[in-house]
Amino acid sequence: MNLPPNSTAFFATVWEIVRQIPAGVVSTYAHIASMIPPPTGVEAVDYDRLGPVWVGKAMNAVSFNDNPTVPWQRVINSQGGISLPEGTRVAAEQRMRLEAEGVKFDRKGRIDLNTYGWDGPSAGWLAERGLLPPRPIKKPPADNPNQLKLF
DNA sequence: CGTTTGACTACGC
DNA sequence: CGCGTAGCCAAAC
Repeated sequence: MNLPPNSTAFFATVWEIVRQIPAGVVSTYAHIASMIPPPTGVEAVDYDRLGPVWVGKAMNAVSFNDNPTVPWQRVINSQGGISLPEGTRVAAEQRMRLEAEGVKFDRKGRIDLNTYGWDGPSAGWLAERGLLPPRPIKKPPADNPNQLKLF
């Protein structure tokens, strides 16, 4: 895939964010990407598509390094599933690591983001680094019958 | 040196 | 709700 301009810096930012994810919760490629401003020269509309792919690239670079300081297993796709090819050794390891942290998978191998989704670092942590508030990882609550209807 | 191949997501059926 | 596809292009083969 296309690599971001200055991919070294981009990857370093991704890793720094991923290191903030606590055990027992998960984030997604798009969620991480939404916290990083589009690199200079990249249109926002293009970044929406490319950012998540670049985050995946950053995760790929981690596993080869076997870097224990980056909890790569806590980054999954927007559907709540593991994006590594099914049946591969590394995909099984990701699921095993997450289950060891208490994350539950449903029958289809998906994680409920409304239960295990990470909300992101504090606003202060992000602001100190010039990063953006994440787009919410959790789906908006379904229409609540008890909710007060204004109309 | 041409082809294939991706740690993705939004969108249309 | 599930499945297929476009967009994108550096690397691996």
